[in-house]
Amino acid sequence: MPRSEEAQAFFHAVYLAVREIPRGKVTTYGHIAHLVGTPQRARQVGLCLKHLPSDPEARFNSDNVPWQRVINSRGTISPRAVPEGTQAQATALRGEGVEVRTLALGELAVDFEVCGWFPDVLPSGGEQES
DNA sequence: GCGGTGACTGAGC
DNA sequence: CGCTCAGCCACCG
Repeated sequence: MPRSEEAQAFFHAVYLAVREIPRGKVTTYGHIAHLVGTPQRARQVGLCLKHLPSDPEARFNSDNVPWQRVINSRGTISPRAVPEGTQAQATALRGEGVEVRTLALGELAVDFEVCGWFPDVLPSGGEQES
């Protein structure tokens, strides 16, 4: 048990919330933070996805959590330390039918009017216990 | 164990 | 419209 119990619960909640984003739709880090009850922690939501395991054995990993459906509040894919990672997200989104426009400055944008997903509460009822 | 570093955001200039 | 600033807090050196 690495992290504190509370931190673990937060990570868990974030992953479950991200899993509820429908295929072909996108939402923001801030909205996920809002859905899990901590609207001020959008940044930590980003951390959760950044540290999402690639290990197939892990309960939550980059295969079973649609991390690509989370973008920033401006409607663009947040730039990474590694540029390839940003492109990978665009590719993953296009792969599920999301139109990703490339702006002049190299920014990758998605239209919230077309595929934004911003429910007030999680469709599953908000809670998930294991 | 301390301090810099972010896949963030809304407010304020 | 664009830049800074202050909260945020797990991670990693």
